[in-house]
Amino acid sequence: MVQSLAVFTYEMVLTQYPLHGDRMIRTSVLHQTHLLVPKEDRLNSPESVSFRLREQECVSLIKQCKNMEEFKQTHCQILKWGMFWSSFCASNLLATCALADWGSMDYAYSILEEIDEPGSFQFNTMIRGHVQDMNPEEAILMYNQMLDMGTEPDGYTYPSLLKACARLPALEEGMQIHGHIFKLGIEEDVFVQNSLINMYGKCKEIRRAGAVFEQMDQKTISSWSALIAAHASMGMWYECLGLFGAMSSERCWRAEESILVTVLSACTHLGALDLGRCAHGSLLRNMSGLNVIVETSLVDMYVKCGSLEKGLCLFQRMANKNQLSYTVMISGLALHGQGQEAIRIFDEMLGEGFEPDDVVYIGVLSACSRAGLVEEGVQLFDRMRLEHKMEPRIQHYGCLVDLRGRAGMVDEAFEIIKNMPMKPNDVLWRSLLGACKVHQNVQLGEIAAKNLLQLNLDNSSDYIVLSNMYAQAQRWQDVARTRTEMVRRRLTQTPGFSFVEVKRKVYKFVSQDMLRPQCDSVYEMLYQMEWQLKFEGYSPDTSQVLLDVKEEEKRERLSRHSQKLAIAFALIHTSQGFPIRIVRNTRMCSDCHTCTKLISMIYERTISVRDRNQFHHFKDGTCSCRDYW
DNA sequence: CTAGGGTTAG
Repeated sequence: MVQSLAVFTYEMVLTQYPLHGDRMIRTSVLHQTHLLVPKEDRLNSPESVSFRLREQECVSLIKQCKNMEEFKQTHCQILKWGMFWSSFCASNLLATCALADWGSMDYAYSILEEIDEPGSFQFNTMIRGHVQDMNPEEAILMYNQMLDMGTEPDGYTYPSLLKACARLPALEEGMQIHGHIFKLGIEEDVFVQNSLINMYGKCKEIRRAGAVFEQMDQKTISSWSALIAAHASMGMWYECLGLFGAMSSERCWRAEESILVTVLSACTHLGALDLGRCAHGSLLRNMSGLNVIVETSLVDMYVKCGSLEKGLCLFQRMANKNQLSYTVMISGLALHGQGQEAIRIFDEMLGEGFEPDDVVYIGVLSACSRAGLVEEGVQLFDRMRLEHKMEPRIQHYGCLVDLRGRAGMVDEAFEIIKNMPMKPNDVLWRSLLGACKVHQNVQLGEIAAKNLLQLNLDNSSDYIVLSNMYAQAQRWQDVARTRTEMVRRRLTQTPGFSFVEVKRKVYKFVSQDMLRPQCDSVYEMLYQMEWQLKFEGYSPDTSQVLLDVKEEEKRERLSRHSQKLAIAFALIHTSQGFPIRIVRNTRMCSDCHTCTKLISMIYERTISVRDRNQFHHFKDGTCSCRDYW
């Protein structure tokens, strides 16, 4: 049968019926098949064994198609045989056309129109095809059409439909659909529930996602995956790790790559090195090989959690590196102030034939500025413009200003700001102000501060830097004026918090936090620390406290800054000589910086603190940032 | 009779 019909090709139909577009052509063929296969025969045949065999033959022909041409020929053959009236064959045609990567939704649509009574399967397939085609709106419209035609959706309809809502994202539609799911009574379907979690997660509705999750009787690995990914996308890293812990303890789930990478990312953000190491180990045990993405995120994790050596080691052993791997490594070295090494890796990257992009340049330039490599930084900046023909962005000028400013060339830094082609933003003025404070150029500092405060960002730390600069210059009236202005603007510091990892658990400390279960011992420790600090000649810098309260309360508030709480906690719960790693959400105040330097000496600990810009490695009473941050 | 959910890095 196949041989005898193979001569009837799509092309022949085309020449026979030179009409416009696929749909017209097929309709014509359809009329022909009407003539070829009498209606009675169509109705009776499904019972026969030979009909089933022919169905099977058609499906295997459809499955063999590798491209649209072959598919169209098969389509024609099926029409010619009269087998299109078998809903099994038609459905397979539709599904293949809608879902294969060479398929076409337009063509699938016309097949759908020729099916007499499309059921839920046909619509489900169309919806899924549209989602695969990155056409979420079309998918939702298809669902509407399905309802209009009175076809009842089933459990297979919703996973892809909800995926469409997640893509857009379309919360309103998603919630309506959730309603439909209840009406149909399929809210217990695991696939539907997982899709709902994902949809709510993508719509940033964590609470609703959690609610669906809570109500599930039988959770699957995908339920956890969807919920963890939802929290990760919101930057709720702490909650991510909590969920991962809950998942691991609830049942012995097989570790999965996607979840582990998300967890790894959470570790990176929280500075949870030990937990990150566990995820690394789990990946090695469960995966046959690690791909570039996983390896790059591992490097990123180690570096950003403070273990630069391990990150470098992994990086050097990577068999395949891409541009992003280099970017991660170079920015990581910048974070740790390793300018020379960053430049070396950058050269290596160019040697491997990777084109540098603007982000790599930000990395390598900031590495130069942190390490005080003025000459090299300027060279790189020119190289970016001249050799790689890239237009520097404001971030690159920021690096340049920082580069000169840190090195004490504040006037040159100011010149750069004045001459650059775009309007300076807060970052640049803040960089200049910081440089002026460190190098005690009050005059220029005032100019920078004036410009900075004009932007009305109400950033309290800007006022503090300015007021400290006045204090250094003994201009007390200006100090008072700045303070008054702060009070007038009702500025409060953004709530600071610090993470510290102890025995593979991450603890979060919020400034002034007194409600933790470990509270008593922490405050006992703080008291001891203060006592020892005094011996080393420390006196609290209460100018860091913005509130209008008595001196005594200022001291007390200062001692309860989150970083000090975290250090105290870590000192209690880790053994002598064990390094302490802290991650904070804000930059630390100068009092915390001074204290931490002293503590590193008194307690003989290395303490590394990652703030939002860089690493501070405290050791023997000094800090790697050379007191500039 | 066919089919469905989570996919990460600067």
